[in-house]
Parts: sequence; C-alpha cells; structure tokens
Amino acid sequence: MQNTPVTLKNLAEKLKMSISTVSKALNNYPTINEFTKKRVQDLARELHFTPNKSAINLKQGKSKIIGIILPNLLDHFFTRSVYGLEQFASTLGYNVIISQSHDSLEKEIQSANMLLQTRVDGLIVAISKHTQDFSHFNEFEKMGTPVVYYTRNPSFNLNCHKVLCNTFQGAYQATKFLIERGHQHIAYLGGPKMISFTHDRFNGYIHSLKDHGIPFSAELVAYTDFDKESTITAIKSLFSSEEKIPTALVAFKEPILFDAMKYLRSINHPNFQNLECIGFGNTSFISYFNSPPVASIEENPESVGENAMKLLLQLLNRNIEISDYQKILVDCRLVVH
Amino acid sequence: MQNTPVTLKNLAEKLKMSISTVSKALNNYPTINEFTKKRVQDLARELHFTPNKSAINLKQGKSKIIGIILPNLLDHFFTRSVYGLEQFASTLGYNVIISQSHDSLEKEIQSANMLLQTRVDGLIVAISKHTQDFSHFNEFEKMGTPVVYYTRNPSFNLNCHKVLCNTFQGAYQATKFLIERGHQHIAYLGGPKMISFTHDRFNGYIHSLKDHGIPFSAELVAYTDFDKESTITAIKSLFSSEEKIPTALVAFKEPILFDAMKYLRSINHPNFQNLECIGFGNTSFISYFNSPPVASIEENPESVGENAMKLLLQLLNRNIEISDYQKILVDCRLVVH
DNA sequence: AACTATATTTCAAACGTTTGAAATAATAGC
DNA sequence: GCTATTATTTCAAACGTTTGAAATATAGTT
Repeated sequence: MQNTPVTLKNLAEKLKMSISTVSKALNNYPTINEFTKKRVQDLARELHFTPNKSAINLKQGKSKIIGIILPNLLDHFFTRSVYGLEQFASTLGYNVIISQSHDSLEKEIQSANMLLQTRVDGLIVAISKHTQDFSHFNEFEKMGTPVVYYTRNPSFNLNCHKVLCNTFQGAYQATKFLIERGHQHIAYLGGPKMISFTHDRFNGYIHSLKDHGIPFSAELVAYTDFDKESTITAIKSLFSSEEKIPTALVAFKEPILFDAMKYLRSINHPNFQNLECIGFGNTSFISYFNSPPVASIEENPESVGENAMKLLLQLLNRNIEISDYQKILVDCRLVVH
Repeated sequence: MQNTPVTLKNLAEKLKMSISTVSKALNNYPTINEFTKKRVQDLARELHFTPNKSAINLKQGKSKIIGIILPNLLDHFFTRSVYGLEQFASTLGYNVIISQSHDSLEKEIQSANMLLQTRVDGLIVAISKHTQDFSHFNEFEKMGTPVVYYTRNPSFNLNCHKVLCNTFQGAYQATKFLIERGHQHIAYLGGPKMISFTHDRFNGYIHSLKDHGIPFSAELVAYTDFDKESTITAIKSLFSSEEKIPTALVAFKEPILFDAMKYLRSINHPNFQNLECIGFGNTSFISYFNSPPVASIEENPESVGENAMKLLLQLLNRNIEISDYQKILVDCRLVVH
C-alpha cells in the first residue's frame, strides 16, 4: 500500500543505467550527456524522486543545517531575529533548526546535544539567562563547527564571535532625547543583572546624563527580573522618593514598561499623565497606548539575525578564520511616536 | 587541528573490540556483558562520542523528527501552539523542525519539500491563507507519513486529520456574554474569508443572537483582511449606520480589535468610551488596555498544539489507522477582565 | 583499419550506523 | 576431559548517496 520513497537505484533500474549516472545527471555533471540528463530528470520528476538528506549528509559530512538556540519564541525580539536568520540562510541553501531553551540551562544543554547529533554545520546562540558555563558549546568548536553568539552572550569572554545590539548607544540616545525634552529626573528601570547587556544599557544611560550635565541619582535606578512582582517593587522604589519624583523613564523592555504603567495608573499616581517613557523593543503594541510612551528603541532584530547568519556563513566559507574573533554591533534607532 | 567527530569505529579500535559490540553496548543490548558495556560507555563519555543522526536515520528509515509548517511565528497563537507541540513531542524522543510559510503558498511548498527530503516521520500543518490546493502534501501520505492539520485547515476536505479550536463555541459564548450584559446592537468584525474558520466564528455569533432572540442585522457585520486599512474600512462601515450604532463588538482577533479601537479613539467617536469588546486571542497585551475590551476568547493554543502532536503520535504508532480520519475540537474559554 | 583523442558511462569504495546470523568463549553437567 | 548449554562477541550486509578512477563508447585522423 504505502510506497517507500523512490531512490537513485529505482531510477537507475527503470532507465537501465548505473546509479552513478543517475546521480551525476541529477547533479548536472558536465560529463553526462545532455540527452541522458533529460531522460533522468524527467523520470525523477515523474516519480517524485526526493533525495534522502540523511544519505547525502552522511556522505558529504555536512548537513547544510544551521542550528539556532534561543531562549524563547514568545519574545518578539527573538521571533523577529529568526526572520533575519532564515532569510539570509535560505538564499544560500541552508536550513535552520530552532531550539528554545526557555531560559533553562538544562534545556540549553539538551538542545546543544541534539544539534551536535544532527551535525549542524554551524551554530547561532542567544544564551539562557542562567548560562555562566559554556562547556556544552565547546564540542562544536572542537569539531570545527563555528559558533556565533548573538544578543545574549558570554560578556566576559573575548574568544568568541558575537553580534550584538548596540544597546549602549540605544540607551544613550533615549536618555538624550528625554533630556532634550527638558527632563531632569529621568529614571532608569533595568533588567535582570545576569543578562550580559544589562550593564551596557545602564552605562548608556549614565554616560548620556553625564555628557549633558545632569547629575546621577541612585534613587532613580531600579532593576526588575521581568516578572510582574519584581517590576512593581522596582517601580515603587523609583516613585517613593520624597523630592525626586521621576518625570521620565527609560525601561529595559517595553513589556516591563507596560507593567509599570499599569501599576502607576492603577494607583492613580499624580505624575502618571505627564510621565514620558521610552522602552527597548518597539513592539507593535506600543502604538495602541494612548498615554506615556513617547518613543521606542528599535533594536532591529532582523538585522541582528541577518548579521549573525552572515558572519557564520563567512566562517563556514573560511572567508574569516575561525580564530579571528569578531564582534559586530548593530545600531539601535529611536522611534518617536 | 580540528577533530573529526568520534565514531563507533574509533571507539572499537581503542577498545580492541568490534564495531557491533560497541554499538550494542551503547544501545544497552541484553546480550552484551555488563562489564563490557561499562567500558564502552565510559570511553564514549570520555571522548564525547556523539552518534551521527544521519547515519542512524539512514539505517533505520526514520528520523524521529516531526515537521511543522505554520504561517508565522509573530502570531502569538502559533508561537504558543509550538510550546504544546514541542512539549509533547520531546517526552517521546521526537524533535521538531518548524518552517514558516509566511502565508505564501510558494514558501509552503518549499517547506514541504525540505521536510520531505528530511524524511520527517510526521507532519503537522497550519496552512497558509492562500492554500486551496493540497497536492504538495500528498507525497507525505503516499509514503505513509501521517499529516495532521491544525487550526487552519482544508475545511471542505473530510479526508484528513484535523485539530481545531472550537471557534464556533468561542464566538457563541462571547456573543452570549455581551447579550447578557444587556447589549442589543452587537457588531461582528470578521477576518479574511479565505481562512477556514472565519465562517465558523460568524456562525457562532449568528446562532447566539438567534438563541437569545436578538435580531440579526447585516449592517452590524464587516470583514477585514488583517491589514490596517481594511480594518479601518470595516470599522467605518460598522459605525456609519444611522440608527444602529453598535454598543458592543466581537472581533476576529485582538490585534484587529486594537486597530479598530485606536481608530475610534482617534476620531473621538462618541460611543467609544462605553463600547464593550471581545476579541479572539487573549494576548498578554490586552491587560494593558484601560478601556474597551471586557473579555477575551482564550483559544488555548498550547492545548491545540498538544492535541495535534498527540494525534500524530498515535498515528505513528498505528494506534489509530491512518485512514480513520479524526477531527478534534479544542474548546475556547471566555476570560473576563 | 588502426590509433588517438574525447565524450560518456560504470565501478567500487566510502560515509556511520544497525542487526540477524554465525562464530566463539565460558560455564555446567557428567 | 568431553559434550551440551548458555553467554558473549563478531561478521557482513544494508540504508541511499557521492565521487575519483577505470572502463567503454564514439568520433576524428591518418
């Protein structure tokens, strides 16, 4: 009843020629007669011949697959980055396997092993929040499989390839923008301290204040771990000060900003209506808000993804030596609403 | 410099035993001596032996991979469904390859071919908006690879397996809820007519009206194609009537609802503040809205995904005959805000 | 017709596994 | 010490490709 897939052997038998002729005809070898090619290709099409990727991979020792490990597909940054990754890979005949770590180290290791077994030709990783140890990626390097870290990366480690948002610049610009709109008390609501770029963002904020002669105040800085409770705790602390009530806010991520706004609205905070905010992310939902956010920091995730893939493919083609570690920064863009 | 991966042969040589012993030891064959097993497994661990999946697939004629084709990962419904799909697959040792069609038939065909070459053991599909012809999935069935459609499906075709949201019930409940809150003029903003379940939703709305003695009025129904312009056109037509201005609205999808709200707010429509709305989706952003939406229709995408995978795995294990076509409905839940 | 040059096809090994059948080793029974 | 069992290991073929080397066919020269 159910057919087994058509193989080169089947075609060869039907055409009364050898398997290698069939193979070469399908791969358009110049030594094969044009008429033979046509005969083979016609029959292949007619019988829906579909080459067995496993066999090809095995023979060729490469899979034409790029593995992607990322924390989460619910986060629009990553989903959008996938678009850039895939786009660029497919133009060069590579496919992509995406594996979510759900910000768990254990799951990340599992994913790495799975991709190792699949013999991916390269790996692109945004590490989980908890990853401090990178030994599960060493095997790839040992086998000569290039690894590119993107966005979330081992910040202390220079000996790796990375493609990052220029998050310093993003925070700097956002802060500058708010200063230029006349704000003096600009609060900063940061993200989890384990994430590599948390500090870059904070530095952008600090440097911008400094460059524009606004004094820094520790009371205007708080951190959240992304969950609602910790965001509310943070926002409470920012708005609890006696004299320095923030009139503007730079937030680590738009969803955090939403939670913060929601809370301030719910307690009817007097400053709520005039507060001006900017968050990282530029999610499409921002445009539905009627009040606070005045701008978004667009992190260009598609471009980050594309750059990561571009770098990886250069490593694969040995256009760049694998030991010549690259660091690429993709600029952010301030989007005013 | 760069090592080639360790193979069974390498292990066998180092241990001075045959490849088959090594293979069987690693696969825990009962005929292999316990001490031998230990020696093999220890060395395998030490040398980081990683079995080559391509070789295994080739030999066994199965890949332990399930292919997923879906329109888009930017849509939270699909992203959440992936969670259910993966979750369930991984407990049974299956991996998943996700391919986005971006609602293009051409890309969908490409994805199908790629997955065919990968020799996936099964396929789960949410078809693109434009897919009317399903011949690109026939090859799977021919090779005995089961295909399960989920959410978006060939509605006219009974001879396939499908797992769907009970979208009729969702629309019915939402409408009922609004009626019970005293509304008489409940508008319905539908989605693209090519999507299979557009009509089911509309029917839920209609039946609910009928069952509760509310007369149906064609002026209270409009359709959008998801893009902003067509949503605005639709909403204009709904609110243009002389006598029957809607006091409540059921929308095909929350993002559409957001666009609609934004428009009404921007023109300062007199009914805007009192309008009560319900959309399909229950995106997390809904909770940040301060005005209209009073409830969401939670479609339980994780459960839809899980059910699709569960069905597929039963087909794979021949617990269900492939020709015994199944249709599974997953209920929606009204979430009141 | 014999030889060369060229075009085309085929051979055969290899990639890394799995697995039933066959071979060998170890143990027990006498 | 020999045979019968049983435990353990090895042989060898197979999965579906690719590919350089070898073989064969075809055409061109003389």
